[in-house]
Amino acid sequence: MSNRVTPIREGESAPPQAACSPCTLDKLCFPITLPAAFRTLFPLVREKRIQLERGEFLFHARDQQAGIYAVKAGFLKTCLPLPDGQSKIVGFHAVGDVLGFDGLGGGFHKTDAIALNGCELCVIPLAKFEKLLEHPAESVHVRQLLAQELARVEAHAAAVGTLSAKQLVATFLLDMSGRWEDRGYSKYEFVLFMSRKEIGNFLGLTFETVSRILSYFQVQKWITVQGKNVLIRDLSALQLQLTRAT
Amino acid sequence: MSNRVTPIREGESAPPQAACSPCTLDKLCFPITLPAAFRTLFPLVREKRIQLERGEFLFHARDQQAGIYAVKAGFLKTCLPLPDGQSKIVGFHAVGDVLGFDGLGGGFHKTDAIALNGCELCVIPLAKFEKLLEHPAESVHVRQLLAQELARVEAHAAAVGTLSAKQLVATFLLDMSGRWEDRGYSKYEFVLFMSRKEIGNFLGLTFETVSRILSYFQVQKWITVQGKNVLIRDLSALQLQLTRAT
DNA sequence: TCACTCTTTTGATCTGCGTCAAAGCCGGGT
DNA sequence: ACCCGGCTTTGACGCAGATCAAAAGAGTGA
Repeated sequence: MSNRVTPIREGESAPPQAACSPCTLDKLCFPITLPAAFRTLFPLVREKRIQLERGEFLFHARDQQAGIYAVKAGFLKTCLPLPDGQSKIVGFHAVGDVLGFDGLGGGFHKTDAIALNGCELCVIPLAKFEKLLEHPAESVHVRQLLAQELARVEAHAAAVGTLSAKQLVATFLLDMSGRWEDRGYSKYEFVLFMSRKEIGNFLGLTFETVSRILSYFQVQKWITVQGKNVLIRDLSALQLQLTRAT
Repeated sequence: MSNRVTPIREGESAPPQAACSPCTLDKLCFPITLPAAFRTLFPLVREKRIQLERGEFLFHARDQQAGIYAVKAGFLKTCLPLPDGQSKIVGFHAVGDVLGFDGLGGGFHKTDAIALNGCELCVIPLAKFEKLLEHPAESVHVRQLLAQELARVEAHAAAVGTLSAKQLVATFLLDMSGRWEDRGYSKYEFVLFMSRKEIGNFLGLTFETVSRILSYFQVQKWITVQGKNVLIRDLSALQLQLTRAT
């Protein structure tokens, strides 16, 4: 599934007059308080759309960075290749997330980005991105996104190195819940687009352990799981897991 | 040791005519190819020095961010507070490293920064830092530093969630070795400024395990350890550990 | 619709590392 | 110089989670 070559099919270029403003992701992609004068640049920015099917690569590790990508629909994972040939999932990305920053230090990507289902992405070609950054508000915004991503990964590294398996899975569910809530969906009911194996890879656990713990949470009546569908029945019980010991 | 309050003693302000150029850290702190026109700003930037003793805080988590710091001498750790009251080391920082970026997303620090021995740091107050960023070359450089830090933390998260204890300790030693080599010191002989407990905290292991594995490496004649002094006797044996299974 | 494959669940067993314990070491303060 | 508290080493033991195994879903293509 994940060693397929990338036949990127580009969607039709967005007509220049179609600004990002009508897009519901506007506030996620760019600072809200952008001066009106600068908005004229917007139509030039979102140049192309990319569509990906499940398993296709948005970019490969060691690829020359071609641009910055905003997820318009779908769900992706980014994977860091390891010295032993394995590969480790370092992040999942949903609607409104921005991908490709891992190329900014050095010009080439350090991770693979792979679609977990049908995806549509806005592309900001690197040259346009750099032009954007000439505006201080954009520059600050991008620095903030980078710093927030850094904080997210630090928190994840801390969790993986400290928490028990049950705590990790609880953290994972709460994180997913929060992400969907941020996007205006229910924080109690959502779909896991990744497999148990991918959850395990991300958390540093085996897929058997992930499966067992999801079953355990279900027996405790804290959640209901049916395949990739999750219903959270007792959010605070999950949160309590993080404070208490195993 | 680590709950002392910070009595920051500021060194004398650098005289304005003293630019950063004579400083050997110049190339680490700022891009080498900075236009001459911009160099006039330099004397304004490095405004103060801070000196810290072992155990003192450079900044606390949740502190308002006051500036960006460059390590001129000494060794620090950054620690992320965890929900259960514990705290997790997310990085070690040596001469030439830049600290404080964790405040850029949101304006307040997410980590504690604590000196592991006597430290001297250059301070770039936040206002000056933002002035610096108006220059595109600086802005690009800071983005690169952020992206590189992001890559470092992602690699660490991947390692902590994947590797065995022996592989983690080997990785840690190789990482330290590489850092000292980058700074012009021997990659074979160096001092660990942190305790076994701190190494364990950083790697997600107990200090007993760290101690046992260092002893094991010594029995294999791959290293010699005497307290905090390390001599690497077989670098490639350590590197081999990372490829092979445990 | 049926085969085929991949994913998921659940059980049984094994083991690396954590936990508990005790003794030696080192550094810093008086 | 001495004492004291924290750091380090090493041993014995137990457990959380990995590994091995097998069978039951779930998704896909012909």
